[in-house]
Amino acid sequence: MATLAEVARLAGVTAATVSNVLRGRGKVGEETRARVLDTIQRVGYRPHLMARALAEGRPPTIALMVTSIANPFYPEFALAAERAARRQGQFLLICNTDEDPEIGRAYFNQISGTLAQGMLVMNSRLDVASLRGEKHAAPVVLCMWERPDQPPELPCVAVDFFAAAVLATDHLLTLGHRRISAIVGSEVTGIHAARFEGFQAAMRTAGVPLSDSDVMFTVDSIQGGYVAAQALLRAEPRPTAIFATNDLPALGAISAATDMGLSVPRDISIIGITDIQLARESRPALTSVAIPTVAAADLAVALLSELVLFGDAIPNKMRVAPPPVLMPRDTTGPCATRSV
Amino acid sequence: MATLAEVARLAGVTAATVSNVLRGRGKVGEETRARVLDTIQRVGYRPHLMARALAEGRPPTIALMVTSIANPFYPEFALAAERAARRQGQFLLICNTDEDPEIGRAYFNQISGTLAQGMLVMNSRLDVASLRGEKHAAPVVLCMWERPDQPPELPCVAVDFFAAAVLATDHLLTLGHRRISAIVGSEVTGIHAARFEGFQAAMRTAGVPLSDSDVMFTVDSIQGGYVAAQALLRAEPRPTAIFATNDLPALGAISAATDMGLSVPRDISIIGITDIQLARESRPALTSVAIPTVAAADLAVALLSELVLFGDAIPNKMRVAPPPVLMPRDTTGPCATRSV
DNA sequence: GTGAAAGCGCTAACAA
DNA sequence: TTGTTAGCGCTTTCAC
Repeated sequence: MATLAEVARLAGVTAATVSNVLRGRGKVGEETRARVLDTIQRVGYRPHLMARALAEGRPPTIALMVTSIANPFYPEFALAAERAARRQGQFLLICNTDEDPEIGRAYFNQISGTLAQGMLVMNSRLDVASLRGEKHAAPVVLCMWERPDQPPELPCVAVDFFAAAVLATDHLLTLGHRRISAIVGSEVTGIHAARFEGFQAAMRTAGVPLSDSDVMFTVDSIQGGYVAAQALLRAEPRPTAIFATNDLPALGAISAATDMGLSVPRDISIIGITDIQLARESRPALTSVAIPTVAAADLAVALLSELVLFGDAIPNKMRVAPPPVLMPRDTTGPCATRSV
Repeated sequence: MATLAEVARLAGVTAATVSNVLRGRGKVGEETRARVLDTIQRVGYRPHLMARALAEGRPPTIALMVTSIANPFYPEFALAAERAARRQGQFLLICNTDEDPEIGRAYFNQISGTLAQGMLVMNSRLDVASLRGEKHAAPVVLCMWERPDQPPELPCVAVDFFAAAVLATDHLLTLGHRRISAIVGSEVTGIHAARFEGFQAAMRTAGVPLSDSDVMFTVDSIQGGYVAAQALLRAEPRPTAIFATNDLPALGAISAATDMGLSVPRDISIIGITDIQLARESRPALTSVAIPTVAAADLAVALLSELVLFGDAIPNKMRVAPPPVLMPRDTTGPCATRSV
């Protein structure tokens, strides 16, 4: 592969000049520039990104750390992050921690600052806990922080999941539902805590009582939602609506209801949060509260860049993504039993 | 951040020695090694991967080029590829081409050989066409090549999709189905051609006639399958089974059938190919032919490494992944009308 | 405008 | 066993 030096030699100039031409820095004579450009074309020169990174003291890469890129929501975020990175001439490294904090740390130690100029970390309690207090070689941005009102110690992009849950719950309440059960896709104090609190708050505000048996904590998956919904739907009297803290459990709840011979939304309304692609595409299309995934990714990449350029000195280390938006679809409808 | 030189100075040795300690090369005195190790610990030294890459002439990264990481199958492959890469101390770069060949080329030109030591390219006609005949700076491996019997001009990992389709079709035939329609998730000569041929071959072998109206070509998505199935199911007499070249259209077909008041699998059996996570998790669980995703990813990463190390000289540039496996689940059952 | 020179942090012969 | 010496390919002052 042709190098800068070669191009310089062939063009009868010095490496510095070629470099200047390449990046439009410094003054270069029109004729010289043309000759250099021509030579570059001719030999098919391409700058060596690693060498450039070494010289510039900063790699053209940012890393995205997730538990598993195969988890349904992450690819959508990753896609948006990659596009945002690409727009700035950066490349995206994917780091799957496989739920193993050791792997997360290893990734961090290896690439932070040496292969990636910064790290985007998906908001998982594990990661946050292990990152907090660490002295970092390169900036970190927590993505999808769930509480804009409670900034973490690390830079972050916050999405108001509390508001999302309120939006979802109010939608159900507006439709006349009063017996509303909830499926929470994490343990009590887990990552969906803000959403659960939003649900509780909305119910409280509406003056609708809520008992412990109306809530199931489970894993954030279709299966988890399926099982939880089965339990919830066996209650007497049966709930007329189910609020799920995420789309996957909501999707599972639909299956559970259908399998029990219930019609969605006639017998039971179901709503989720996030609005993943699958929510839109599956039948019946899931009513959900859309999280601004793309905007959050953009903000995250931008914030990371700022941190890289200006260091920890920047004033506001939390960016708040646009508010969630209700996406009414086919799984929610007016409460039937109400008119009874 | 501490550098090798600093560590060397503090440990009272030279950089070469520290380097040797770090990589277990050369002979280093026990005492010296201990002192160096200690210093490394003390100052929290971490090797600079970019610098190392420059010196070694090869970056510790491989790139995965896909049209969009958010396409349901890719994340599963990407996860497997990342794990395989990680096992060899490599990092995975994600490149979304967004279906745009220009972006694909740009990625290629920029990072091939300079930021990534090799490229994994998902088998899309576009990419293959544009890569063929190019002089490459770094090795390329085509992933998920669909015809083990027709090796491409580039190194590749092949998965026998023809066999997968035969497996799926035979499953339907064995269940007694004769009126079988097909949903092909690509244009006629597209990426699913081998699967469609497998379907045709199996039908022919079984002596079951097939007319043009029994086949719909559509896009590889739930929606695509939904629409195609609607058309197919309106035929008289109605098919008793649908073969889809991919899981997503198969999932869409289930919804279409259900929406038309048909019961799956009582009224209509549906089978897909790939066995994506969603196929297992959605209800009813989709019968599918599992593609060896993990094995293919492992083979791809291994082949790429070989190409990087030994160049184009290696004898066999095609690796064939293990055969597909039928995964009978809840969407296929015996043909009811047969006993009529 | 263009060139010379000094690195960026690390590896890899080859000496000692 | 350890040190010396060259780079890897590029950027970036600072002279000319």
